[in-house]
Amino acid sequence: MTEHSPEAGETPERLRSLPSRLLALTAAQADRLVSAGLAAEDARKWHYAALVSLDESGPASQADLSRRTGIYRSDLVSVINELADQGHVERTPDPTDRRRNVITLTARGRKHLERLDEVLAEAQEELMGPLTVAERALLSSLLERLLGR
Amino acid sequence: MTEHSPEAGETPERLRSLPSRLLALTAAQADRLVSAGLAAEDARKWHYAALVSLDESGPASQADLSRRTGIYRSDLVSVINELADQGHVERTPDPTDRRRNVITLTARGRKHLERLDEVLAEAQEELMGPLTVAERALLSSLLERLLGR
DNA sequence: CACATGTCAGTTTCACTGAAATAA
DNA sequence: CTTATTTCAGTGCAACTGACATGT
Repeated sequence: MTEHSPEAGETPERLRSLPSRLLALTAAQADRLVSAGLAAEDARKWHYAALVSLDESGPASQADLSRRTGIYRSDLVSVINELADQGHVERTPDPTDRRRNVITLTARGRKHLERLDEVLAEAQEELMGPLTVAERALLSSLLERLLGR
Repeated sequence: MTEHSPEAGETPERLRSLPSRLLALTAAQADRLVSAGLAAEDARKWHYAALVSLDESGPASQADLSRRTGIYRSDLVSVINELADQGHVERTPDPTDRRRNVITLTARGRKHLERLDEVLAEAQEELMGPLTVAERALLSSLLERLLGR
């Protein structure tokens, strides 16, 4: 959902208080913040996810990365293409299984990721700004419980 | 964001705890619940929004409805088409301004809306199930504050 | 004249599918 | 022969844009 006019007249009461709608609106706001931050660094969510996964779990095949990040194997191709073009990862054939590519984070990529971590932190800060630190933790735990964890 | 495998391997730590991501995931879950409920009644979010607006603020032109609900006025056309086909609203020319249609909720539409209200309530219940009543209120107020209200 | 309304046709974005080529 | 991996081409949907006819 997107709600084209930021302050659109008078939203009906029944919609205003709907939890599912509040979630949609806050998620949209979060997404704008994050996407804008990443875009300023020439990146998008999936690029960040792939880099993080490589950083945390080490080199991986594309299929592995797909499973770890939730990016479709088909869409991963272009994400890796772009990351490789930017010199952030290297795509080399796997000698032990010639179907596979091994995707490796480069030094440049690690540096880039550090920058993206900052950008992400700033976005979270901007998003959660209105809340105290305790409230932020509370919000996160409530959301996690909705997700059943 | 959609995250194709519900339990996809091991999501990187840095992603797991990201508030923006928690919001995206919970919002997606909320959306699935709501959309499924509405679909069972042959409706979608915009249909509900339009009906609610008509119920709360009375008959309106399409442009009015667009402003009230946030539906693009171009997309509203098909929403009203469908609601009219289903007999839930009536589209009549406005005698005082011949550019306009006046959209009116029918008795049938009001009945339908009551059913949708139930469906929505059930979806919210399912969504918020893991939380106590107090926690639900807390969550809503935290989200509202993120939205700056 | 500028502006509002309803409508339609079209683009864009993104999640998602299908299938082919290669290899295990 | 079945299955996994990479890749590409393409679908489906929802948000969004542009433009036009009509009317104020």
